Amino acid sequence: MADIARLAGVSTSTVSRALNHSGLVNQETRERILELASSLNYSINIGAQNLRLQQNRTVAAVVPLDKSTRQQLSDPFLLSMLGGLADVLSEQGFDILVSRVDADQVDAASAPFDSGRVVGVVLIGQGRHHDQLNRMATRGVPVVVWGAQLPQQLYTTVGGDNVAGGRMATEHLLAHGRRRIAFLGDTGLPEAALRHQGYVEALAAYGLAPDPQLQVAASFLPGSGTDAVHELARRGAAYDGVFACSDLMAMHAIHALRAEGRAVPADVGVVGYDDIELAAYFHPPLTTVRQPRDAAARALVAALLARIDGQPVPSSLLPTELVVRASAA
Amino acid sequence: MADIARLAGVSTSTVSRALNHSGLVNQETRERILELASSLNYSINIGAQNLRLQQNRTVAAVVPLDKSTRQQLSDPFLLSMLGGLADVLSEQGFDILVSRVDADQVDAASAPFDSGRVVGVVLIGQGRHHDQLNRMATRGVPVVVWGAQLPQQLYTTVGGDNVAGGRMATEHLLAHGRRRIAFLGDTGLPEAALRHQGYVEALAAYGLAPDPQLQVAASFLPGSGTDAVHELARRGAAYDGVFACSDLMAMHAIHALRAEGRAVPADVGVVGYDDIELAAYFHPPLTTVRQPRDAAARALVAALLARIDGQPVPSSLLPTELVVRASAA
DNA sequence: GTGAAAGCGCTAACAA
DNA sequence: TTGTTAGCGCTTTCAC
Repeated sequence: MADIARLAGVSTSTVSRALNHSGLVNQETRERILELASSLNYSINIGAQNLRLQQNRTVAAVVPLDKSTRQQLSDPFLLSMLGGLADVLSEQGFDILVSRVDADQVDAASAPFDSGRVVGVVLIGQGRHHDQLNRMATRGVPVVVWGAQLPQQLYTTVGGDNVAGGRMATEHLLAHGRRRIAFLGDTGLPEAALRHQGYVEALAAYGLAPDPQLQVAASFLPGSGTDAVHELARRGAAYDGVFACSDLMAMHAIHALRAEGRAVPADVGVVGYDDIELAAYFHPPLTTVRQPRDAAARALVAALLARIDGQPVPSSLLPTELVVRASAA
Repeated sequence: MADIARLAGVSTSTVSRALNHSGLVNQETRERILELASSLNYSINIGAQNLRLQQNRTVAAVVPLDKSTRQQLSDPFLLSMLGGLADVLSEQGFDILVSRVDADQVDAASAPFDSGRVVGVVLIGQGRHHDQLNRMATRGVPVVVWGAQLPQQLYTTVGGDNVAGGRMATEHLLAHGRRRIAFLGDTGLPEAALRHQGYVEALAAYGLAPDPQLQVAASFLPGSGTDAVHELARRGAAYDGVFACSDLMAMHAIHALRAEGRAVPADVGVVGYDDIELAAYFHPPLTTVRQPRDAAARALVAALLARIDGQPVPSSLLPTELVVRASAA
C-alpha cells in the first residue's frame, strides 16, 4: 500500500480510501490508484485490515473424525454438507476454514475461534459430544451443530426430523408386508436414537414390539453396513426388512445381503437414510429418507450468523421426506 | 494479552515470551502466566501474530465449480481428495481455507493469496484452465494443481498416470473379449484426453482403430453417465464394453444400461476410474482404475511447500492400478 | 529476567 | 479533497 501511495504521489490514507471506494477521493486520483493497484496485482492485506477493523469474515467448518480408527470423514452426505456450507458461506461473503478434530477432543474445535481466526464454528456432526459442545457454548463460542436437539442443550442445532424419518422408513417397510425389520444404527448417537424412536413408534402402530436381536449398533463408518449384516447372520436372526441409518450403510448392507444370496427387495426390503446422489443409481435404486441438505446448510449459516450477532437462536428441525424407489417395494 | 499482563503484574513482553515458551522467562512467572491464560481461555491472536511475524500457515484449497450448471462439486473422488488434503495439511500444521470459484474465473483462485490470507493454493481439478493457471504461476502465485502435465506448463501438477490408466482399463476389456468399447469422457479435459490416448494405444495393440461413434464427451458431472448411454443408443451404436472416466460416470452408465435391459457384465463390460469407496460395493462390484488419493494429497502438499519455499518443483506422475472386480469380467 | 518502544499493514478521527 | 497521527494485538530488539 505504501508502494502504491508513493507511485501515485499520495498518502496511504488516500490509497486506503480509494481502495475502499470511499466517496471522499478525487475521481481522477481514485482511478489512478485503482489502476496502479490492479496493474501491481495488489490486494488489501486482509489480516491487517481485520486487525485494524476488529472484524473477520471467516467461519470454521469442523468435522470430527474418529482418530481411533484413523477414519477419514467419508460419509458422502456429510461431505456434501460441507460443500453446501461452502456455497452458502461464499454467497454471504464468508471464507471457510476447514478443520478436522479428533472426535474425543471436540473442544479443540474452538481453537480457531479462540485465536481470532474465525467468528464462529459450524460443527458437522454432533456425535457424542453433547457435553463438550455445551461447554463451548458456555464459554461464549458461537457454535452451531448439524445434529439433533437434546435436553439441556446450550448450543444451537439444525437437524432433520429424525423421528419422522425413522417412522416413515419403517412404515414403508411395514406397508410392504415386512414384519421382521432390522435397525442398523448406533443409538448412542442422538440422531440414530431418534430414528430408532421413530422405528419403534411405527412398529407399535402395527402392534409390534422391537426385537433387540434385530438391532445392530452399526456406526457411520464405511463397512459398518457389511459388518451389521454379518452380525445378524451370526445371531441367526430372521428378518425381511432393514432400516439403515445412512445410505452408505444401506448400500453396504445390500452388498452383504447379496453375498449371502438374499435378494433385495425380494427377500429383504432395505430403506436407507440421507438420499445421497448415488442412491438413485444404485442397484436396486435405494428407497431412502431424504435430508434437506441445501436447506440445512442455509439454516446452519443463518443460525450461526444470528449467534454471532449475539441473538439466542432456537434449534431447528427440518422436514424429512421418504423417497420411494425400488429397494423396499 | 494486556489483560493477562495486568493480572500477572508483568508487561506484555513477558506474557508474549511466556506464551511462546521462550527460555528467558522466570520459571515461576511463566507458570503463573500460562495458568492465567488457560483459565481465561486465552489464545494468541493469530492474525496479529501473523502480521507481526510476517508469516502465515494457511493454504487455500480451491475447487472450480461450473456455474453455468450451478453444479456443486459432487464428484466423490475430488471431494475425498479435499479430505486427504485436509489431513495432510493439518499434520503439517497448516490450516486450510476452502473456496469455490467459477470454472470460468479460475483467476479468482489467487485472491486469497493476493490478499495475504494464504501462502499458497492447491487447485483440485485442472479442467480447461491451463492458460489461467499459467498466468497465475507467472505472477508468482505458488499454485499446485491436481491434474495432468501439459506442454508449456509453468505451474506444478500432480496427477495419476492417465495414459497407463486408460490403457489398462481398455486392455482389460479387450482381454475379456470386448471389441466394441465405448469411451465416456470429455477429451477437452487434459486428464480425459490422456486416458483416451491410453485407450487408443490399447486398441491399436489389438489391431483395432477407435470408432468415433463410440466416443461420448461425457462430463464429470453427475448424470453424464446416464446421458452418455442414451446418446450411444440414439446413435444406434453397437458396443460390448464401456470405459468411463470416473466411477460416478460408470455407475450411472450401468444404471442406464440396466434400464435398457442390458446386463453388466454379461452384455456390456464396464470399467470405471478412481476407485471411490463405493466402487467395491456397487452391483456389480466395479472394476476400475485406482488413483492413489493419499499419495496424491501428500505429493500435492509437498510440492506446494517446496514452491512456497521458492524451489522449482517438477510435476509428478503417480502410478495407477487396475482393480479387477466384477463389472467387466 | 524484565520492560519500553517500535513497527507489521491497515483505517479513521482529526486537522488542514 | 488530502495528510497526519494513533492504534488494532502482537513480537523483538535494545536497554536496564
